[in-house]
Amino acid sequence: MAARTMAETKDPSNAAIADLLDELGDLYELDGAVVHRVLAYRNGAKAIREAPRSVAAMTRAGTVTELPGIGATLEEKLRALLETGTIPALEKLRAAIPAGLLQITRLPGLGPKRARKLHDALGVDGPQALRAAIEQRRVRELPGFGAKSEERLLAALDAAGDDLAAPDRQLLSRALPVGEALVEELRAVAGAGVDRVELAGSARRRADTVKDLDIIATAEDPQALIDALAGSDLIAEVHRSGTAGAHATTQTGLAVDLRVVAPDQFGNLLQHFTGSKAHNVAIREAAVKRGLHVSEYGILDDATGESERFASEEQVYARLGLPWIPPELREDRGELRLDEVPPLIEPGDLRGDLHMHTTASDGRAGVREMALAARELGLEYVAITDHSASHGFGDAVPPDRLRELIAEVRAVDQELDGIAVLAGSEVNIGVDGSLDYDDELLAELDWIVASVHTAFASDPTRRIVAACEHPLVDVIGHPTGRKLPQRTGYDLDLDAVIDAAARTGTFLEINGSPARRDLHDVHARAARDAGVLLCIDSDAHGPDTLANARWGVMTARRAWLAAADVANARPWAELRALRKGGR
DNA sequence: GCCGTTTTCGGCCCGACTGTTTTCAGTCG
Repeated sequence: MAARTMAETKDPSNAAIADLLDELGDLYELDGAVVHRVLAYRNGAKAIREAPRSVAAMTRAGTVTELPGIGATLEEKLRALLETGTIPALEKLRAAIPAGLLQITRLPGLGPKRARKLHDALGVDGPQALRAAIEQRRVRELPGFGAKSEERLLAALDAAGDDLAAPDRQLLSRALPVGEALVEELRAVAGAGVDRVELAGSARRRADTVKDLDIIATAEDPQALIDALAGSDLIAEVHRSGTAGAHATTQTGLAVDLRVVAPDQFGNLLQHFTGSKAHNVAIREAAVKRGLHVSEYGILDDATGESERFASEEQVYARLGLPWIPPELREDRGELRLDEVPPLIEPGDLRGDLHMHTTASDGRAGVREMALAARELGLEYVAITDHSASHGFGDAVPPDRLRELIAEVRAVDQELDGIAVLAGSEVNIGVDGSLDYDDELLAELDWIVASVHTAFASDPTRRIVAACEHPLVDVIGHPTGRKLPQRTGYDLDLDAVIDAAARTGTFLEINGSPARRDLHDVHARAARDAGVLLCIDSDAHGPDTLANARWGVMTARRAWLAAADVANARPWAELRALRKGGR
């Protein structure tokens, strides 16, 4: 790091590189490449997107082929990208294949092969050209297409609007309560002999965002369950239903897939529909080597020719020689090599919350109210950490005001039993890496969160590293600055941030605000592996959002963190002694 | 294009649905 400054060398982020490889895979697919080659690009993209450390740096160091799915060919393409700023094969394919072709593959029933056929035979290069070809009745003349294809494609084009955008994903915080409420309603169906109802899919894995809700159930009377779904106030529309399940849409616009299965294969179905796809593919590939074939219906053993069904997930994993794997870990990130599952943090492990706001800045409640609400949640300590400066959200807290606030916090702390109230601040990291208050005032605080809130483009890495090196900074707040689903975060060298945090004894935050969950899972895991302690905070702006810490716990579990990896899973007396300099 | 507790070559997860076909390729999850 010292040899080069961030301003000179702007490496593409892992996410940006992964996007390019995904695009390359899409274009190769449209170009007619064999499916395994396409998959190789997508696997490579996944490995890079989930790599905790800079893939650009790994490429320069010659270690990038250590990532699973990155071989000599992809390494060469990464080298080209770093040296020339682009990948020759990508440029060539972009020139040969119209961008609109990729768009129309988002229409249901139209994949890469058929899209390519439309292009080659009719010159279709996008949605408008497709519509024109259908209206001229030219599509039905192609082999493999017919009148029905035209009809469906036209309906899909009408429904899709202008841009044929990828389907929206909802924040977990929006999807999960609806999914859990639906599950509760279905479990309560009287007289239907409902045995089990479980939420599966990405919601069960507690992913950042969710595309649809998968619900798996067993019932003696499936129709009663399906009727209950159709009759729920949470459901806006049922599209399809039969004895095996139903497809519906919630009032909040989320697709629901209910599957009703026999009790003896509930475990197989639940495992299958919990995913992730990558986890399932990896399980099946490993199983094949042992002569086993896994599907959602059972596990077929080559040796006996028998297919076994399992009522529980535990049995499914046991048959494969694996411990039951918590859903949050099912992302094909090494969980299949576990002999036993590591302990994961639980929501009840959090003893304190070290990032929250009051009316002193942009919060909606006072110090006392926040402390009481936190005590109600069972917390032992909180830090009041109002924003230091005004930058569009609420009042600034100038030094004199901060002194008043500290006095108020001390008074509330004295007054209240059962919870310790600490004086803190969420201090802005300036463009030059400096903090908003002088050290003398900072030293009066019990807890200091340092965050970037402004000038995201101005070398955030250097500023955050400088904040880590400040002797009074305890934790870096929402380190990457991402906001789901739209903002990807600052252009940050996370290797440098994690190294600085590890070197200086600075904690890194997992911000529990559901649109942040920042650090996110892959990076939180890398930070832990580097010896950094994480803080899970609510960043609450009112009593009602103190519970947001739960989303942070979900991220921590997806990061394989135990309670021991989380600073505020400790009593305050223990944590305060762990801070740098032992203030 | 990747990869090796059978392999440096020949494999690479599984099943349902659809519309088009008279046995299946493509698409989807």
